[in-house]
Amino acid sequence: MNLLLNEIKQKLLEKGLKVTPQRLAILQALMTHKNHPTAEMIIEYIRYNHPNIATGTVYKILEVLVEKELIRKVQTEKDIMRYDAIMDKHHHLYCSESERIEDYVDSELDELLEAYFIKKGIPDFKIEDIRLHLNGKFLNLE
Amino acid sequence: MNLLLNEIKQKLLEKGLKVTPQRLAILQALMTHKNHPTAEMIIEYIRYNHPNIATGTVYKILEVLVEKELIRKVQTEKDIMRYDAIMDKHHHLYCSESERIEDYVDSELDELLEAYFIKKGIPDFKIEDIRLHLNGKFLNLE
DNA sequence: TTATTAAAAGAGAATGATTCTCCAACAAGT
DNA sequence: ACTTGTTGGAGAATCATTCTCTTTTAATAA
Repeated sequence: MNLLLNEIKQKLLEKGLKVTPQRLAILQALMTHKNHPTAEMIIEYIRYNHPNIATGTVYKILEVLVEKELIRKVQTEKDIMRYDAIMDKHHHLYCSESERIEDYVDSELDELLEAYFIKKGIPDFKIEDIRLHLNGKFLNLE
Repeated sequence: MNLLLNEIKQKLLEKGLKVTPQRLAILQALMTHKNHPTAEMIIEYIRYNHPNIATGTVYKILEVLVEKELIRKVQTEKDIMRYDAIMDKHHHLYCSESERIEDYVDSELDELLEAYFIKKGIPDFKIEDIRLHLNGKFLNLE
């Protein structure tokens, strides 16, 4: 049993979820592929080892994982949902020419923003979380 | 003919779009209601004066308006799209307990961010636009 | 003002991601 | 191993959105 799977098991148990092969596979797929995949992409990947997993099951599991805060939905302008297993604070780089979305981690920026809003504040709004959407072009090939 | 409608006509003509009652109604609805409505909400509102407008027409017009940059899609975690007619640079406040989304304009913040990224830069990424998603709770009633 | 024509709207079917239902299988504690 | 509530499978159902095809209309020119 590899280390990642044990880690995932642990996460599931901590949230009071039963450990099942399907859940392990989906979380493992999401933690391995950091490209913010769609449900479709996850299904395709998982079917290599789990040929019989039902699409409805995948959607249901993704929903549960989002609810339990083990993964996140990624906001896009498309009606196809994408998912993210990185739960540490980070922002996203959105390609304006493709569907590519990359993580952007910058604790200096986070501190800057936090300080800014502590000083400035927003009337009648209590900030819980700040996420930047940086739209632009990637200069390297994926 | 009221001022807003003339203004909207102008916008359409500038983009090379024919001026139709349906397009006027949709843009007028979006410019009047700044709540980032769904297509469904726009249809419901418009039908008061345009009982016969087809839903397909509304979707088609919204698509054209997005393409011509007269309106924007608002990113959410739902698979129901929402639209925004405010094209000036602004950010969004997302309510963590409801579907409410409010605009947040802050040119001081924009300058701060611009300066930060000019200084810092992101490897292999050319920023075109920076949008903040501020998640939290509204302390007033809508 | 009317004629012309490409663009746009209408109606309703089609699509496709996601959700739901209902039953069988299974994980986890006894 | 046994029991039970939870979870997965299969496929139908849903519903926002898109597509197709036809009719209407806005904008231009005669």
